[in-house]
Amino acid sequence: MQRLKKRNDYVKVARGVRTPRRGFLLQSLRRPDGTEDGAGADARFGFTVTKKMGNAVVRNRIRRRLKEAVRLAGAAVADPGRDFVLVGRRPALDMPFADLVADVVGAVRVAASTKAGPRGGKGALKAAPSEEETGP
RNA sequence: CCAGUCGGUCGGACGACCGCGCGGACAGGGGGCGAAAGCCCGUCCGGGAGGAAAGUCCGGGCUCCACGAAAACACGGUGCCGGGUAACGCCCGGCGAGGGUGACCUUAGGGAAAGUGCCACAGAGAUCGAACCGCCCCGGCGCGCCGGGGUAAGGGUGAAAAGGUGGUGCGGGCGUAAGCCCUGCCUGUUUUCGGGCUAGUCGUCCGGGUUGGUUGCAUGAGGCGUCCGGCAACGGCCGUCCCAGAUGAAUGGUCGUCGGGCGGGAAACCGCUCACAGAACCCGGCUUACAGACCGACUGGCCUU
Repeated sequence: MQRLKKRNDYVKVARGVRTPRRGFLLQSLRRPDGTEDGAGADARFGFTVTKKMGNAVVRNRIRRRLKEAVRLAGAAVADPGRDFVLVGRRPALDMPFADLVADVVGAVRVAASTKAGPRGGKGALKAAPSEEETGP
């Protein structure tokens, strides 16, 4: 899993598709083709947990659970050409982990299928019904 | 046995699977790149949050920046005596003052015959020279009051109530510096702001702007143990150990068993729940937050022998 590390990347992704779920808000944006950022062919993920969520211990735990859910399930189903940012919300602290994983998988797929880029002619355009691409 | 005081320690344990970042090893031997040095992946091993990592309130060091030297003044801090320490506003031991039956606890304690101030409410009275009620004495009368003098035992108000010195005369003085003040002592600055180095890019005659990378960086006033000195804080000798180093930021995620607490139950057991809180240059303190557990010394009370 590649991480987003530049503030600039986060600002860009914040303008993308927004998919709310119980434990987080997913923001996602297709990277422009042919740029230097597109060198790595993997989807990239970033995590944001604001101070409103709690103290440092609470924020660490929310971020680490989201990160683990992405590592276990989300990264495999994500469109390689997109960047994702998960904004943590309070239920991510103690909701069942299986539910959190399911939400991550669902949100990542929805984000890839809705509002496809105007020139993004990849096969992910309408990949919602089929799910056989989850090979680890 | 109950209640309490002081000091100290710990602050969930074990296991399974899947991960993250750091350090080391990989000789002839794995995969990729490269002409090579080497780099990346991989395999194995080691270690990977706290007692407060917190607040950023003091004291220092590293680094960086600035800076001729000395003195004086200003601002700020600090203040009984002695000791400890690299140093401190910290710690220890005394004295004084206050509190507790006691073990013990608290402590803001330099200087008031330099100057200046000392509020509001209540109260008779609050730094001035003070008598409201009460009590005592004297005088008056229309016999219960009025006037004068004395008295600080009592009442009442308030956060706080002093009025004393053997007597007399004369002269002077006493409270408060958790008010200003006076006086002794201390005092370059920065430490996440930015700087150095380097690369890309934009622009100019020069100065520059912008976006990245990199650097400080982990052996220290260090931990643990025996012994010795000291009432103690602490110091000394010897032995032994190496104990996090990230930079959108690793130190984890999930599950199981046990353990603690609460509730239900006669019990087996069932349900819920597990404190405060996350390193960011590093040390020494202080302060604040904190479920619970354990150890030691001591005090008061009760019961039994």
